[in-house]
Amino acid sequence: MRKGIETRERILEIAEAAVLAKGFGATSIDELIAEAGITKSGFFYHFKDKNELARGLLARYSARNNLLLAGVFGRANELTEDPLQRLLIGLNLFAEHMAAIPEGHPGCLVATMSYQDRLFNREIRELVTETVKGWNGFFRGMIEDILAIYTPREAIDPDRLARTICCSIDGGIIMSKALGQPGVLPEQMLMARNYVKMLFHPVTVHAVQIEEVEAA
Amino acid sequence: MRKGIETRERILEIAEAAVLAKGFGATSIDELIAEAGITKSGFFYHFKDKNELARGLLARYSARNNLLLAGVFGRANELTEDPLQRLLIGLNLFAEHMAAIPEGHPGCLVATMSYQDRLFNREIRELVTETVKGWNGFFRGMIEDILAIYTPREAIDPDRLARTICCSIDGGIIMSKALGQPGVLPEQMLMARNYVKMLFHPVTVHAVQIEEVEAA
DNA sequence: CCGAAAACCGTACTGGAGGTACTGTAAACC
DNA sequence: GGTTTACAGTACCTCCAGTACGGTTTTCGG
Repeated sequence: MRKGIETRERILEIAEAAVLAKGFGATSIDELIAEAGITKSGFFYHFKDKNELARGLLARYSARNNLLLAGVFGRANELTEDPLQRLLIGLNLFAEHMAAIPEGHPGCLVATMSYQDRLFNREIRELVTETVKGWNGFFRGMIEDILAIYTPREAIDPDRLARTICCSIDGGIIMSKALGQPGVLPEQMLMARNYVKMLFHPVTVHAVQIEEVEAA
Repeated sequence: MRKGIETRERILEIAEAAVLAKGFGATSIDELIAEAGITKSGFFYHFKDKNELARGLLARYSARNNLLLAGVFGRANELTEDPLQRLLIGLNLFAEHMAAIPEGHPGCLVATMSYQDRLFNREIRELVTETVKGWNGFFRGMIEDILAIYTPREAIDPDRLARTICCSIDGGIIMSKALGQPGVLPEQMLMARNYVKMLFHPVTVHAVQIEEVEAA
């Protein structure tokens, strides 16, 4: 029945915002059901315990994130055949997407769950690890495509560079939150982009020129 | 009286580990006093409420961190007069220091508190912001010293680059935690180092050669 | 050594939260 | 129209944050 998954989705939506603002342990079920307009019975109908809620949150977040990644870099793939340009354009689009969020990025669920790993069972923790590995693998794949054609200024490990991109995002989110400046996240994503660019562009080319090439 | 601050320090030590493992909201006072071997009265003698505990944790963490920064980059300053080399050597020492922690970095208190900011009052949140600003300012100062002598490949904002270094650290900590690989943090710190190096070294120089120059 | 402050201990309470357990029931679907 | 879905209602238990307040030991300054 459709009403069921609708309520479930509403709970997850409310829970995600609460978890990102206060942490998982400090998020009470009572608070969630109050905002969702249901009773405790309703909550436990959808999630047998809090760990199941965490699993649902993570699955939802991961799916949404993968969709965003696929959208952004899929779009980049439409615009160019060059694997290097694909990554550079994708990171630009990604950064623009983050800059467009009015209140700034609400936070990375994987990051906050990594900082509260003792609250979860092994299954959830492994899910967190697999999620991050998935992101790294996504970027690593693109970097390997680049390395098949381009020779970098210095020898690089694609895994390492993929992690650098992920670090700039999660680190950027934290800095944005800590400083209260939403602009830091897109800014740092562009720094990671610039890192990639410097590694593969033998000659220094200004960003304006790059943009013209990308637009072509 | 000395015994007082000793107990207080023990509480903070235990609380820090707990907060970094489970989050602030999920850390119970009962658990802290059990491990510290005191009663609830003793706890509330030192901290009138949980917010005061947070303040103590943050102050302690910040002071310890500043000491580490001063030590590492002070040492780098002894080894060279060149501001660029100072930053590069300092980041190397910093990364080595992080790699030397057996279980890996336990976590950044500022990061976890940023992800639970609704649990704290405005004073604590401003303290978090000021702490991060302090780190950024520390790195920005060194970058400005470099810019006074060196011309980078591309125009850079020292503030932005300083944030990149901070992002690589906090992002690296998260990746290390999420992946269960302590080595990711020092690895990513060296990636940030390499970023700085590429920005200021017009000619590509291999890391081995750089190390020889630094050792001289 | 003594008085006073510091550094706790003991106990008792309130309110809220996680979670369990069951019964009941309106609505949807087949 | 019967079964399943999707909840509501009620009651209960345990654990935790926080308050209150009186009592006790330890430490240090004089």
